[in-house]
Amino acid sequence: MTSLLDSTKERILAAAEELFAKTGVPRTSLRAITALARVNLAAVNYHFGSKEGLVEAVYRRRLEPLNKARLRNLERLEKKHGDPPLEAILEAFMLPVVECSSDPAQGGPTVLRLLGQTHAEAEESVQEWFSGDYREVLDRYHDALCRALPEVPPEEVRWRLQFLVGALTYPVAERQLVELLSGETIRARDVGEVVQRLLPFVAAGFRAPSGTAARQRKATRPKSKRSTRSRKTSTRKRLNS
Amino acid sequence: MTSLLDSTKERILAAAEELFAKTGVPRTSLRAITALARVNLAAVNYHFGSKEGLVEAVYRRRLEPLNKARLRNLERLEKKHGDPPLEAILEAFMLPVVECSSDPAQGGPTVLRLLGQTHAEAEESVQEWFSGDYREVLDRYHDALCRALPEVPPEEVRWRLQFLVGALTYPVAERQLVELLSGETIRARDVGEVVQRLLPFVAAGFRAPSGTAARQRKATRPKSKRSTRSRKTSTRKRLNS
DNA sequence: CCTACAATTAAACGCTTGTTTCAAAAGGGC
DNA sequence: GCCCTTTTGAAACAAGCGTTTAATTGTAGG
Repeated sequence: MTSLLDSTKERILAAAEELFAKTGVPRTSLRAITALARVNLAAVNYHFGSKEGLVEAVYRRRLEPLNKARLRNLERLEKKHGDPPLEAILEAFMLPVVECSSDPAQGGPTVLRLLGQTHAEAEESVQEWFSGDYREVLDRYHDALCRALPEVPPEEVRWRLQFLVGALTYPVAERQLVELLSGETIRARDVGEVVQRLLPFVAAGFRAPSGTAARQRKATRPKSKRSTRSRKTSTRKRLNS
Repeated sequence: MTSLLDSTKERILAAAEELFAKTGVPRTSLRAITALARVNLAAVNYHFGSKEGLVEAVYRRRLEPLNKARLRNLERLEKKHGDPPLEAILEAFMLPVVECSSDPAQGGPTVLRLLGQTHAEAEESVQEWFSGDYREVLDRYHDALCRALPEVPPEEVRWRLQFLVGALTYPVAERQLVELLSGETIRARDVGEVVQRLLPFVAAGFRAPSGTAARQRKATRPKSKRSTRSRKTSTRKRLNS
C-alpha cells in the first residue's frame, strides 16, 4: 500500500486528466495515457478496473471537491446573513471554479476543460453519479436564490440558474476557442477574470423581470424608447408561428 | 446524378446527424451510420471521402444556414432602424436557433445537440472553417451591440456575447441533462421557450454596468435595497485575495 | 446495342482499441 | 531465511475501427 504522491495510481490519474481535457475521453487511448504516465498498460485495468472506471475516478477527483466547496460556501454564507444578498450567492457558486483552477494541486486550468466536457461527452457513468451530487448543489442554490429574489418565480430562477451554468462553463472551458473567435480582443488572463466579468452580467440577469409572468413593470427603464412590452409581443408572435 | 431527397448521400447525412447528436462523433462508427441509413459501408468513403469529410458535411449543412440567417436578420434589422434596440439584436441572434430546431426540414431538435457538441468535441477540421463563418457573425453582432450599448465598453460587450452563447447553447443542447438535474421543475416544451426565457435574462445582463470600468465609486451599502452598484467592490475584494 | 461513367456491393485490408493472461518482481510480517 | 499478498511487466487476445479493393450493377448518351 503505497500512498506516495507520485504512485502509479496518481500518475495515471494525472496523465489521464491531461489527455481527457485536451482531446476528450473517447479519443484518448489507454496506451497514450500509460505512455505519458510511464506506467505499464495493464496498470489501468489493475487499479481502476476498466477505462470507464478510470474516467469516473478522474472526474470524481475534481468535481467532488468543487461541489463540496460550493455547498460549504453557501452554508457559511447563510450562517452569516440569514438571507444572503444575490451577489454573494452567485459568488459562492462561481468562486470554487476559480480557486481550483488557479491551484495546480487541485488540478489547475485543465480541470475546467474537463468540467466543460462533462456535459457534452455524455459519458454515461459519469453523468450518473455526477447528477446526484450536482443536483443537490443546484437545489440548495435554487432555494437561496429564490429567497434573495422573491419577485422572481421559482421556476424562472431554475432557468436562470441553468443560464448561469452555461455562461460560466462555456467561456471557461472553451477558452481557446473563444479566443480564436474573438481575435485579440478577448484574452482571459485567468479564470478569475471570467468570473469577475460574469458576476455583474448574471446578477443583472437574475434581477430582470420575469418574461413569462411579467404583467408588472417595476423594472428600471433603460433610455430606450421601445417599451418592454412591444418587443415581447413581437417575440411571442414569431415564436408561435 | 440523383438529387432525390432520400438519395444515398442524404440518408447518410441524416443518419450521421442523428447518431452524432446522440452519442458524439468519436463514439459513432461508420458501420452504425451506414446500418441506420441502410446503405453500404463503403458509401461513406465514396461520397464524402472519409469520416472526417462526413463530419464536416454534417456540421456544415446545419451551421451554415444558421449563421447566414443570423447575418440576414441583423442586416434587415439595421435597414429598418439605423441602430436597432438591444432586444431586437439579441432576438435576431437567437431566433434562428429556434426556427431551425422547430423545422424538421432544417434538422429539428437534433441540430441543437450537434451545435452544443461543436465546442466540446473539438473536431479539428470542423472548428477550423466554423471559426471563420462564426467569427464574422460574432463580429457583426458585436458592432451592433456596441452601438446599442454605448455605455458599455466594447471589450465588455465581447465578453457578454460569449456569455450569451454559453447560456444559449448549454440548456438548449443538454436539455436532457438539464431536465435530469432539475427534476420535474423544468421541462422545456420547445426551444422557443428557452429563448423566450433567456431574452430578458441576457438583455438585463448586457445593460448591467461594466464591472471593470466602474472602478471604485462610492460604495452604497449592499444590504440596503438591492443597490445595483454596491456589489462590485465586495466582489473585487474577494477575488483579489 | 454498346460504351462510359456513376453508383453500389461484398470482402478484405491493416491497424488500434480495451482487456486478459501469466510470469516476474517487490514488499512487509513472522 | 520463508510465505503470502500486492504490484509490475511483456505479450497476446478478440473485437472494432476507418479505409481500400475489385467486381458488379445501374443509367444515360451516341
